[in-house]
Amino acid sequence: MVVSGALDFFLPDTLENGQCFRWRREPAGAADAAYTGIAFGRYLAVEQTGSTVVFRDTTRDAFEGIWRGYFDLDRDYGAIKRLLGSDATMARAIAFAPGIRVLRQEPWEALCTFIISQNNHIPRIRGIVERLCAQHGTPVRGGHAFPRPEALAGLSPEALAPVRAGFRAKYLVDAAERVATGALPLEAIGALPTEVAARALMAVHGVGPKVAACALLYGLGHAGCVPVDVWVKRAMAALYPQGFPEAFAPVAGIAQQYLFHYVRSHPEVVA
DNA sequence: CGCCAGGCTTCTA
DNA sequence: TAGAAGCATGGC
Repeated sequence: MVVSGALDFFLPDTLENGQCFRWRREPAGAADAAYTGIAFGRYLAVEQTGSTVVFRDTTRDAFEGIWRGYFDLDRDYGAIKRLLGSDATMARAIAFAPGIRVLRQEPWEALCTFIISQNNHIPRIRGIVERLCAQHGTPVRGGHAFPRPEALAGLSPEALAPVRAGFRAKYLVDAAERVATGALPLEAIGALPTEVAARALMAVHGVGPKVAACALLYGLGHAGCVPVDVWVKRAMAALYPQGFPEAFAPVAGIAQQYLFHYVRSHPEVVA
C-alpha cells in the first residue's frame, strides 16, 4: 500500500518524539527511514522516501481502517503549522521537526504506557512496555499485541515482577481492573469535555494530571489537551510565561508536541 | 558509581 | 493546602 504526497509528515519526527514506545527503526536501504511496530494488534513495516510512504504487506482495508487514523493523516497539519508558526518561538520548534504528527493511539495503550512513563527514562519505558507485551499480550505476526485490560486485571505483584515496572505495577493492575469491569469506559470518557474526562481518569491509582492528559491527547483525540511534565513546565516558564496565545487552544496539545521535542533536543533553550 | 528520570502518593506542618 | 520525602529500577 503506497501513499504519495504525504505532506507535513516524516516518520522519525512522528515516531521518535516521545509520544509512543513500540516502534523500532530499521535499516532504510534506499529509503529515508523505515520502522516496524505493532498497534491495534497489527504489525506494520513502514518506510518513507520523501513524501511517499510505503505500508508493507498492508491491505487497503487495513490502511483505511487503522493506519490512516493512527498516523492522523486526515488532519491538515499545514494549516496547524501556519497558525502556530505565526509565533516566532513555535516557528523554531516546528522547523526542528516539521514532520511531527500526534498519533491517535489505542486509549488503553496510551493510558498504560504513560502510567509507566512516570519518573522514568524513555529507553527504560520502552523496555518495560516490550516486556509487558511479550509476557501478557497475545502473539501476533511480528511480535505481541499490547495486553488487553482483562489480561492484566487481577495479576499479583509477583506475577508482574518480571516486567520490572517497579512501583508502577500496582497502578497498571488498578487501571486494568477499572477498565475491564467497565467502571472506566475509556471511549465514553473520551467523549466528555477534557476537564471532566481528566477527572475521571484520575480515579485510577497512579494517574495524575500529566498521565491523564497524555491519555487524552495521545489516545482519545483531545488535541487541545496539554500534558505538563518537567520539560513543558520549563519551556512554558522560559518561553511562554503568559501561557500559549489564545488562538492555539484547539490544538494546544499539538503545539506542546512540537515544543516538547524541541526543548528536549535543545535543553539550553530552557536552561 | 551516584544521579535522576515525559509523576504520583503519602506524610508532615 | 502546600511542600517535601519516598518510591523501584536501571540508563547515563
